Order: sequence, then C-alpha cells, then structure tokens
Amino acid sequence: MEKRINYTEQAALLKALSNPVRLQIVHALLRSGCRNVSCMEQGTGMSQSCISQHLQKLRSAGVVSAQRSGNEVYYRAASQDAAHLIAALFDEEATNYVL
Amino acid sequence: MEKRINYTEQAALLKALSNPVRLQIVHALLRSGCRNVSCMEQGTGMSQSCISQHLQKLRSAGVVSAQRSGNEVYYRAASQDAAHLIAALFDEEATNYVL
DNA sequence: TCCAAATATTTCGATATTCTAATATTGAAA
DNA sequence: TTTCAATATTAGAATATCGAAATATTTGGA
Repeated sequence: MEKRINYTEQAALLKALSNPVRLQIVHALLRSGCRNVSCMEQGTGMSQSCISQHLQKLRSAGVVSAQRSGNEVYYRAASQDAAHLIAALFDEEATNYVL
Repeated sequence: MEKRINYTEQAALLKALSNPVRLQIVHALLRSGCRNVSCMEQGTGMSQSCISQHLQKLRSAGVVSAQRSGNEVYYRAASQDAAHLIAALFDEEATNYVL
C-alpha cells in the first residue's frame, strides 16, 4: 500500500508559512503569545493592515482560526500539520504548543 | 539563554520548498530517486528548462548541490534542515534519507 | 444616537514568481 | 573538428505577492 503524496497541497502549506511575518505570527500563536492583531503589530513592527492581510492568508490556508470577543478578535493556531512542521523547523516540541 | 530565532532565514527555507515541483524534486533526491535533470523531467512532467530553473533556486538556497559527470549533472540533497523539515511534512524518518 | 477602538477590506505601485520558447554551453564520441 | 545529448541561461508574458494608505465595518460605551 503506497503512501499517496500530494505535492501541490503540501507546497501550499509551506507557502502559507513562507513569509517572515506570517511565520512569526503562527509561531507566537503556537507558543500562546499574541492572540489579537494589535499585539501582533507590536511583535512584528508591521502595520495593522499588513497584519490583517497576513492573517487572512493564514485563515484561508486553514492555519489559523478567528473568534470575535467584543471589540477584539482572538486568533488561534488551527492546523496540526502546521504545528508539526513548525516544531521541526524550530526544533521544538509540538506537545508544548497551543492549538 | 534564549534561543535566537531568525524568522527571515527560516521563512526563506520554507519558500525554497514551497513550490510543488521543487518539493517533489527534493523529496525524490532524499529518497534517492531521480538524480539528474532528465529523470526529473519524467517525474514531474515539466520542461527541461523549467526543471533547470527550479534546481537553480534550490542550489542558491543551499538545498541541493550539483556534481558534473560527463554529459550529465548529478544532484544531491545538501541540507540537513531541509531534510528534517520534509521528513516532518511527509511524516517520514529522516534517517532513511540520502544526503 | 454618536463616537471611538479594533479589525477588515480595497486599491495601488513595486517587485517576485512561474512557465515557455529560444538560444547558449559543455563534454563525449564519431 | 563536427555533431549530438544533457544541461544552463536568457527573455518575455501572465500572474502573484507584499506593504502602505485610505476607507469600511463591527462593537461597546457615553
């Protein structure tokens, strides 16, 4: 029974994470750091619009999910695969991650 | 002693692998499959020029290395980090990889 | 209702990516 | 030396990405 590999799909995951800002955002979420946009602005030094656009991409890739609470929107890492990948990338334990 | 994280650098590795053709090429190299361009043409269905250009990118990212032998050029996976990452992506053992 | 805070969306210019087609290079063999 | 097979390079069109600026939306509170 051969393992079926979809390179297009896996490449899409890599692509979603292949930007420094997005990578930092997801990593912070996994380590339970920044959860809303304004915090991510601080962390990355990018504009609100820029962060929001990156979060959009991450959402449509299924890497993060969002939940509104009053004025703010709380983001969470939502992909086991992404977590697994990032753990390997940074040589960390995925079991310490929050998702 | 905090771990120093360079998101730009790690994102660059992800980016180098974030294309289906490049991902398949590197995966095949790691599994000791295709080693020269003409074989990769077969495997991916892409043109010779296209493969060659992707190999260029992979080389400048340090993911593969090349060695000429007569008419042909043999490529090899050259990055432990990339191997580690791809092993996680495909849920395989990096110890089975060739590099 | 009106306003302010937090976030999202749209628009736009600059740059990057990807592929094909055409051409160049390299090495071996006739 | 000519030629062929393998690979590399260049050029160009179509499309995607990125970030800033401006504007829109949503929600809670005065």
